[in-house]
Amino acid sequence: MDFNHKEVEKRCKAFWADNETYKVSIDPSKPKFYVLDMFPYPSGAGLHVGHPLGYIASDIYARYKRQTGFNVLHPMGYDAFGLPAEQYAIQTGVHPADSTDKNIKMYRAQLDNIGFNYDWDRQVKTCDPSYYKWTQWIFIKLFEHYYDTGEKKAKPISELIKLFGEGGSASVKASHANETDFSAEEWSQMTAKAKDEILMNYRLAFRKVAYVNWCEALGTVLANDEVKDGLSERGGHPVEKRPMMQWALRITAYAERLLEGLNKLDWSESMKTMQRNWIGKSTGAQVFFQLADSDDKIEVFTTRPDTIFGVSFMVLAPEHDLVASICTDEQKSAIAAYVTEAGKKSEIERMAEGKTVSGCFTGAYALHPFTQKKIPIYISDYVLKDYGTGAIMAVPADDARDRKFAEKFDLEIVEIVDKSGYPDAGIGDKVGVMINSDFLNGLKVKDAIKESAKQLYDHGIGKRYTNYRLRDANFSRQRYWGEPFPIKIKDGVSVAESFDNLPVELPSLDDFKPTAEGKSPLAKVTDWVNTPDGTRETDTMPGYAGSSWYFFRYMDALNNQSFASQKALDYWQDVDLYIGGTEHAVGHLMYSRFWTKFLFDIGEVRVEEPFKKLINQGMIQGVIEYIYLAKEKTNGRSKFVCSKIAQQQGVDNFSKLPIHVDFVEDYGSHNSYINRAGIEAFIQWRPEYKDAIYECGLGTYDMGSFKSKSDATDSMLYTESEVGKMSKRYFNVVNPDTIVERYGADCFRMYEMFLGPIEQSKPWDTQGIEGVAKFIKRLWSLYYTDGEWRVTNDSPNKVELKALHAAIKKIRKDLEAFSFNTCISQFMMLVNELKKQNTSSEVILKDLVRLIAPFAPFLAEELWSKLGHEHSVHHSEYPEFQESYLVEDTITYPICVNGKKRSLLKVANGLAKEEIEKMAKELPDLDRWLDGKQVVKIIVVPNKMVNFVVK
RNA sequence: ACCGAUGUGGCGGAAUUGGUAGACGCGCUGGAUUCAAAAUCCAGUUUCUUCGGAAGUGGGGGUUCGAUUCCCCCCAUCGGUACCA
Repeated sequence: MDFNHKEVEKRCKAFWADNETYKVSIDPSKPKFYVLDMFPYPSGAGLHVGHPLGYIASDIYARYKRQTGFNVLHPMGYDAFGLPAEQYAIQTGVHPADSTDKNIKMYRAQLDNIGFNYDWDRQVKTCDPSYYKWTQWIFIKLFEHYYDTGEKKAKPISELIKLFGEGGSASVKASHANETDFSAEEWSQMTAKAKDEILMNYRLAFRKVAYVNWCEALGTVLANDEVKDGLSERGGHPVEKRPMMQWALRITAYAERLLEGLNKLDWSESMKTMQRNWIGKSTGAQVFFQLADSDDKIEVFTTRPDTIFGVSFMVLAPEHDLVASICTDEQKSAIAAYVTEAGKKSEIERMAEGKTVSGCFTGAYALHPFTQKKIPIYISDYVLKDYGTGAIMAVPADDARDRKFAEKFDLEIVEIVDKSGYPDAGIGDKVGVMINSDFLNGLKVKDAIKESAKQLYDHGIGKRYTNYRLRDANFSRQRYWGEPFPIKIKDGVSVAESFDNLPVELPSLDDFKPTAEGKSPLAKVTDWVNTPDGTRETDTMPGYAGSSWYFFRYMDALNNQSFASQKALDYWQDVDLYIGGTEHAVGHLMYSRFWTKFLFDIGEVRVEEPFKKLINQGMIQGVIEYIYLAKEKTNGRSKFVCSKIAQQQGVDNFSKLPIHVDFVEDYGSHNSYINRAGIEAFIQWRPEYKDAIYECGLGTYDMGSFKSKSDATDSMLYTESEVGKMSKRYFNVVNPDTIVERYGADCFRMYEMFLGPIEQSKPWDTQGIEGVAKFIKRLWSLYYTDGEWRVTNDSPNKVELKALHAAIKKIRKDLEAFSFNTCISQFMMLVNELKKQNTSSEVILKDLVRLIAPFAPFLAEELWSKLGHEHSVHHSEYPEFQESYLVEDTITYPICVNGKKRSLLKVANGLAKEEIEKMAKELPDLDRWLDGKQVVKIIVVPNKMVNFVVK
């Protein structure tokens, strides 16, 4: 009997379903282990072979952990709200719920095909009201809490109100925006609306003005990646920044804890560094600059208060609140023009244009806090509104960007640091001695930073301050397909829905276009918006709302009394292993950590960090094949040429057209080409090019016939190969279903792992799978030969035992290190050795089945049952290795001369260093390397090598 | 521009603490088997070579008896940059 993967897969799937093999429940008798995959968004394109890479790795690990005695939670679900479904709805009228459901069904079928061990009873969907009920519930909790900076935790707003009533704003230490001081009495006399506005500055979920990408022509707000060079990607219409009142989450309150929490996590250092840099803690000083002709002050944050005497101008972000009011009449039109231009640029563009400086003078002046000198105030897009205070004191002498700006606008540059003692130091380096700086003169930079901060405080000009780059999270989207906010606005006051009224369900809709004013389509559902106790918020929550806490829901996914029971939270605690891509480095992973800390503060979860260990899987890329199309037509006809011809004639004269990889011979290689059949397939696919000319070195294909230049019979039109994204737009998508159909799920799984380290990106090559397919056949042939079961109860020999136990040792070790590719190599070596030994011993073959079960679950299950077992192999024990089988009798040392291998020496294991040295000296093949040389030293590294150092 | 990662044969990759560079595969070449093909099996496969060797892990420099591994500089590619998910 040959291995028939289709039959075996069918049989195993039924067996697993009947026996609920992967169902998991709380079991205090076993240690828990929670393996989580990143939440997939079910896109209409379905899965390609790159998506399951991380899922296969986590599946293997989860199975391995189960076999080593853990109670393993391994769930899956869908991050089902999102822009693509809404965009599709606008285009086609298909309700996002319907298209999402359809996509989920397709995903599920594809996932099932690969044989994952998910407990599907725990599936969650973020767009399901029974799920988003709890997303809304958490939002209300955020809304009803503030962050106490004294106790360093979230506390109920009711306590804040009490404190305000007793001692006014001064009695409160809390994260907040907009400093407003008031007494207890003033508080008691405020209107409800005024109180609400004050409280908004403290709530962890709050409303504030934020900027959106507004596209007038499309009448809609655009996502950042829908905007290219200040124009909409669709249609190329102008886009501008527009202020809008929106919800935000005060993640900045947690900045310090998010930073500290990283130290305890088993994440890669690079991932932690990215999060640290994103949080961007810097210590320095807050300084106030009085305006020359007004009572207003400009607040700046600087890490270099020591350079205060070098300040010769100030720069505000174009969006800064003061720009409009301070700007003089003469400058109004210039400023307005500059603000408009800056509004068209994205932050990346602003920063990427580091080399070209732009800006505009406001006409206003500030007073230097120490010298009272008038200093001009500019605006420039290199200052960002949301970073720091949106304003800087410019020190052209010791800041590269400020210097460029000063040079361009011919502003004064006051040298304030003498770096002559540090010839290697550049601009901005914190070394040197202060000059031209009044009371700081003669101090070293480090001391000057301290002294200046002290003086600023003593003079009431500023104070020590810690700034974070992290910004509060914008939590509003002007979209339909997202969680509705459980908020009503009555008389200008935001009121949370009572918990009994949750979920606030999305009303049905059939026109998904936004309103003319840029509001969410929900604004059109007037009978939903207008209620007796206020108007509903019509924005919806962003994609990351549902994904910021889903890992807790899996612990008790069907609970309708709470988001998860106390019992489940006590038992499962947190995620032990999370596998996902680095693209989530600072988004999802930061928000999830923030929500978890908040839920911890209010006593809802047991842990402060959600993900103990994190592994980042790389991407599987595709091969993109291009053909060259001449930009100029030949006699009115399109002309394609061979890549070699294009290079000769200059590639600028051609445009590159991605072509379906199936048409290309030897695709992915330097010599990929399309032959006549390929050209004809291409024409069938793109009929608009049926009249085109296809020229290559061998001849020309023209209107159905090939005119050869020599005696060639077929066209060989070279294409250009590139490694890149696997995507519909490049016509290079490989569907896992196709591979599973042909080779089987076990083969597909093992090949994905065999491709390379899980953390690295690598290109997909379908051809390479043959090696794994052969391996599986060879493995199967150890159990069946010509349809005959050949496992016997013969005793294994020494070589077999050594091969097996070496493999067990290596595979266990590599699994713990998430080095799946080397596990597969080890399996291959083991099977090669067992084939050579013609092994039939059950002792060996039984362990091999259990060893490979996590990798090839179908094949293993089948063989396990054939070996006479009733219960699933996936609940069997993982094999242990015995060191005694692995002891080597002899060791072969490489003998090197000056680090180059010149000979080999086989000696008994455990031989003393001196003996090895002595034997090495006597090796005849070393003579030619040692003759006439002086041996300076002989280095013997036990079990490794011997090196002769000669002169 | 900034932050992070990666770079080793024709290709994917291996080398656990600084110790035999190229394990395990793909592909290719030759052979066996076959009417033939597929499949299978065996052998070879970094490059150059005067066949003695020499060079070689993106490029340049350094530390070391010894560097893919550690340090400095540079280049290229990929991910992220706050409304794609």
